[in-house]
Amino acid sequence: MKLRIAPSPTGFLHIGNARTALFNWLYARANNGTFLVRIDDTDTLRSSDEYIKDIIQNFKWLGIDWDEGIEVGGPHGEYKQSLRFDRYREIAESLVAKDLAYEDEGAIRFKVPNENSVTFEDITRGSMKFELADVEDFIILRSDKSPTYHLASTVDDIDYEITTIARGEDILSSTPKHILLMQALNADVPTFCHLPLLFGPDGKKLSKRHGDTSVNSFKEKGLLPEALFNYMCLLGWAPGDDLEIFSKDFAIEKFDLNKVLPNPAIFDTTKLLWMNGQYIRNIEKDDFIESALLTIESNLDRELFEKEIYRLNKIMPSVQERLETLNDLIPQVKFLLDEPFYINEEDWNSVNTPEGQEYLSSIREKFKTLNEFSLTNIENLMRDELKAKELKPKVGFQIARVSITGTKISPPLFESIYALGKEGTLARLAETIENL
RNA sequence: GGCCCCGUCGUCCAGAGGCCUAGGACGCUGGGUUUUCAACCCAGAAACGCCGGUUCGAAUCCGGUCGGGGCUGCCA
Repeated sequence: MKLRIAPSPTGFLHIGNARTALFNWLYARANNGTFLVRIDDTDTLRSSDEYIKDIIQNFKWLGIDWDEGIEVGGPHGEYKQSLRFDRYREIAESLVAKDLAYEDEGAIRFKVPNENSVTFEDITRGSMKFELADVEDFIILRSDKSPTYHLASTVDDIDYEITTIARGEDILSSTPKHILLMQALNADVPTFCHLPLLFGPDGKKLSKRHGDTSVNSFKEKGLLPEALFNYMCLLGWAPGDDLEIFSKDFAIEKFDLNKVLPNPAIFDTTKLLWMNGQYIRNIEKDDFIESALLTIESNLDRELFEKEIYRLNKIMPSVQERLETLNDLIPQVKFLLDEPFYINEEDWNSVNTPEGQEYLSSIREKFKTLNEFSLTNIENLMRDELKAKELKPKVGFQIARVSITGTKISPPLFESIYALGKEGTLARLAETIENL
């Protein structure tokens, strides 16, 4: 069994293509088959090396690898259609010679018989039948001698011995043309599978009009490749038992093209975001810290200082529990960075009370003489002082939170103070008290 | 217009004639926990597009209808 994905490098890899690649990959891996990636760049004007690079890079990022094709090589050259124009031209001319195609204003059209019909079994759609009277003679070689998609794709699928073609439903109506070509070339017709399309929230084919749907954009939003992989699996397929979060190996073990739904799925990022949060929480603590620090550095566009890393390390376990994407990090940990510090005025006004101010002053004094600035000591000190002043937790803790983190929304208070350290905490308290 | 595909909660999926007073997840609403925000726990609202037929029995099979979508390029 041999499957393929044949992206056209006319744009960055988008989520629809990634999902088609994923299903092909899963099916190949599930059946010990071969997975091939080739580049369908017959549209030389719109194709670019930048896009080829992007496609390769993002397949890898998602954990999709291939056994044959672009970059990894194989018995058929470089797996780029732009390098095989001679081959396609030769085929087109041979078809003309056999009277199966003819010239038309410089281009070559395939001669479609007016009678009969083409039938085939589609894995997701069952028996398909197209009347040939509805199929026009289609161009296989343009007047500039470059091949059209129909020719190049079909010739490649034959030459590379593809056994199962799983592609988007948008090409379903072109399939009779491809089968006709294969028969004209005396090739075996592979098994077809037309996967449901991915729609945008408006119920139309996912495209640029739905905003940036490139895999890149999700990477930049701080999504984990594992989460995106998992989420894409669920668009048109489920492994059973209502299981939704699962590993790559589990997906491979359970995957079957026969079980893919025929109806289109709307790509809605809400659940993807939730799933990403689940994955973030499941990362090993140390691995999380490592990627968190990298993300912060890239968002800050600078390297972190030793002291910052020291502080961040302390807060990370708490932060890991409250992230949806890696990009949500900065607002949570900003108060620990050597960056300009501001107190949100609105937040401050909503927590500022005379009792609260007194509380701030007294914990400041107590902190000054606290020898071991440990988490438990901090908590005990702050709770004791609350009791001594007979204040509700909210009154004392919220004003302390705003004073120290700058906002009402932050990681847990004691952890935040502990992470900031004694000096930092005293400085923040001093600053707010003096500005009262 | 023509050809084709599709139709279960707002969304993703379960359901392959009786297990369905239709299940899970996200989201939403209410509650619990709580110093904030999350996380977590509990509860709730929420769907078989419609009409016929087959059958003792249909979300499941058939027909029609309506609705949505795709293709209809010397793009793929």
